[in-house]
Amino acid sequence: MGSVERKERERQEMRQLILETAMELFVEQGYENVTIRKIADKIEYSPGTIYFYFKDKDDVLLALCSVAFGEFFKALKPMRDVRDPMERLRAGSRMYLRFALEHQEFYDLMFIIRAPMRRQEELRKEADEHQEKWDVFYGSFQILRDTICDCVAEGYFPPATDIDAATIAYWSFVHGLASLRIRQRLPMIPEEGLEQVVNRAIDFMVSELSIR
Amino acid sequence: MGSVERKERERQEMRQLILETAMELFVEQGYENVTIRKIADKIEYSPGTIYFYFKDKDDVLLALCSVAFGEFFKALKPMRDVRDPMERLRAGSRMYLRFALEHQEFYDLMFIIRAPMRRQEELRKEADEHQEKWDVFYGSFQILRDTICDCVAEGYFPPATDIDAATIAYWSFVHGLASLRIRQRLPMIPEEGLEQVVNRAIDFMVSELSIR
DNA sequence: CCATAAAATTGAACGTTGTTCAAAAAACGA
DNA sequence: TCGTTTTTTGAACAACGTTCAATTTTATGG
Repeated sequence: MGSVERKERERQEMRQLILETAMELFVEQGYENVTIRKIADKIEYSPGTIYFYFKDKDDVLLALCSVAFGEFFKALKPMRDVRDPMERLRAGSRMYLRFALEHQEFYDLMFIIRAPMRRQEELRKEADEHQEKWDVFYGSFQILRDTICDCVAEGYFPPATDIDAATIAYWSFVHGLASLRIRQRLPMIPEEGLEQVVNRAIDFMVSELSIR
Repeated sequence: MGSVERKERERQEMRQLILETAMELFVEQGYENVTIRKIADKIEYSPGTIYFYFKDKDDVLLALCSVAFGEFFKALKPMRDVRDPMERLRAGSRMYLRFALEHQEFYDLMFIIRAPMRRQEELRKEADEHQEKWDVFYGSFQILRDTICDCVAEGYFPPATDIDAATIAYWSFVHGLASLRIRQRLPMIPEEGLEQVVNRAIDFMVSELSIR
């Protein structure tokens, strides 16, 4: 009988149910209010059951992180339609910032909070197979890297540019903007002028980085 | 009698004792292990006493944050000795990164964690006097802003540069680098090559930003 | 010096949290 | 149907931030 496959499928469905429920709590109540007990309550199981499907809370958060990266990738994809790579960089930055602000909880999970990476570190040690799951991570990184490549190809950056260094540099810039905004570390700019200053910061970067 | 001043002094000394103890725990055990109870244990008082001197845990963390900003400022000050503003930017970035990596817990507190800003927000509403305390924050920001100004003055950036936007742009870049490293969000770079890539990212920024 | 008022400290208690685990229940295979 | 395995339960544990009535310590004025 194929009941072993069905068992596996049911197991995955239960994992899925837990994750979806956790995600709902996440979106409507924020990271700090996502609790094993609340998840259990919402799916009408007891707290202990969660631990039959996930090793611990970090494990749940890591799984949520994968989902978030999927959304992130979808939000960034449209930037590839912009022909000019420098304009693509500008457009991509805006999309990145919009996503980060509109999905702060996802952004927290993906780039700020410790928890998911703790679990990820463990998994990297014990299972090579798990690496592929992080394609969602590398995928978004690759879009940016390709853009930087094109910038070199079209003469915006010098031919000798270190692609990886430049990619990380630009990504750091955008992530810095996003995380400083989300964590309210730009108190010198009044809230109402913030969006404009952020946009001007992007414009500064784009125009000053390219060879004039 | 001047016993009212002495009372006030003793109160400040107790606050100081709590903060110093919290800072020790912070440095040796990390943020997540700093606990009201552990602080109380270490100074041999009961947990409730902390609440006589601080409103809540966020209040303790905000006070620690001020201390951390003091250290941060001290670590950045030497950059002002570098004449050429573009080289100053490069040197400052290196100092920033070094501080962030060597004092990750401080960096968390100052720029990443939510807690201290929650409290700061409250205080901003009820007491204007409190603002000055954030000079430590603005002080470090000012060093960077001055450098950007000098970059414009010496022709590295165009005269029409929006100083605030440029300052925030560069700060975002450096903070992005620091926080991605600290929170281990650069998995595509193996640990042993990380420092070099980070340095190359700084070099890329500095050299590509300046008018050639 | 002593009684009274004020300030400081205590520690038990409350409601959380993540996590464990023996026991119970449900599903399964023969 | 019966024994085995898988799944679920919910009480229990330790730790957390926080509160607060009760207590101890300190200061004050007659």
